[in-house]
Amino acid sequence: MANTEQLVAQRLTESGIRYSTGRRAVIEALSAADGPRSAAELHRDLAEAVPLSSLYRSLSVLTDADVVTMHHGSKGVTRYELSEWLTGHHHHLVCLSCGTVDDITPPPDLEADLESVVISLTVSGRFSPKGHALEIEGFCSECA
Amino acid sequence: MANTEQLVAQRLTESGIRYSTGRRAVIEALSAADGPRSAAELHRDLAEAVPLSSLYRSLSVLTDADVVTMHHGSKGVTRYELSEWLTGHHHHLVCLSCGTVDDITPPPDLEADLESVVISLTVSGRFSPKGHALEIEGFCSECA
DNA sequence: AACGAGAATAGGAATCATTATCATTATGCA
DNA sequence: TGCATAATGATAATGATTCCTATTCTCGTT
Repeated sequence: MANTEQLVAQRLTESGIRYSTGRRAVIEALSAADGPRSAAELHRDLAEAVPLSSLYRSLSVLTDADVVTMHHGSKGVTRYELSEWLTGHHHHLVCLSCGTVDDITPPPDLEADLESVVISLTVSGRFSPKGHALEIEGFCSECA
Repeated sequence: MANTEQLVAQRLTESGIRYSTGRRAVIEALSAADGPRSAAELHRDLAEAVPLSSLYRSLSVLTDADVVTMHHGSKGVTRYELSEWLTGHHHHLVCLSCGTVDDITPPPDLEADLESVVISLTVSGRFSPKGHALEIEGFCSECA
């Protein structure tokens, strides 16, 4: 997706944030991933290009700019992925064994079902929903 | 729920694990809570009764025995609550502002809808689902 | 093209939650 | 009662993440 690059560049420019090479490397690594990645995993890929402290700072900046979204996974590690306005709305398959998280995008009819459940659950009015996340926990093909 | 006590005692005995006073204190604190609590929060309540290191070990033992379930929340803190076979299956309303997590139990028809969505999403067979968690993100009545 | 102000980086130190260690104490059973 | 084992608690260690500070880079201005 060369398109992602442009959208990110535009968003950062609007926010007065520079799209430096380090940050570009982070965005590229996240674009290449098929699910949320931890800082450690990203650092493994980017090792020389981006030192760990800079990686964390870049993720923080990108998260503030809403280009990247953080998720909280097992063993206290935080995982990051491109925000849904870049990737499209999706849910997660979480492996109970190895902790890997993969994205899954439901077909429109299932997504509609989910949304109607969310709405039904919050009609009472005490809580105003802004979004939802379905996490399906189980075992990935590797850990079967 | 004096009943919880007995169920927990039974489960631990079956597993050959002692239901010590420290562990009992942890279970009581979790029973009294109306949502998932972090180790730090629990320690605030139990301060003198259970030192932090013992608290963590108790939570670990109880989690292994499947009496307690851990959830991963914001800022790398883990929250613990009684497992669903003690509390009933439920989902979470997560406030984007204050971070509070409330339990919500869907009526049977909505829960059935959820389950059928999960099954439809995983029929391809690459991933074997063991459970699911729906998190509805939004703003609680306090933070409106 | 050089300048200067603010932004960004690198690397290490510091912090926070959590886990491991180990000597001591308590428990249940023969 | 006495022993084998489980549990405890104080402390040290770990690991992820954040903070700090000096240096480097970028961009707009001249």
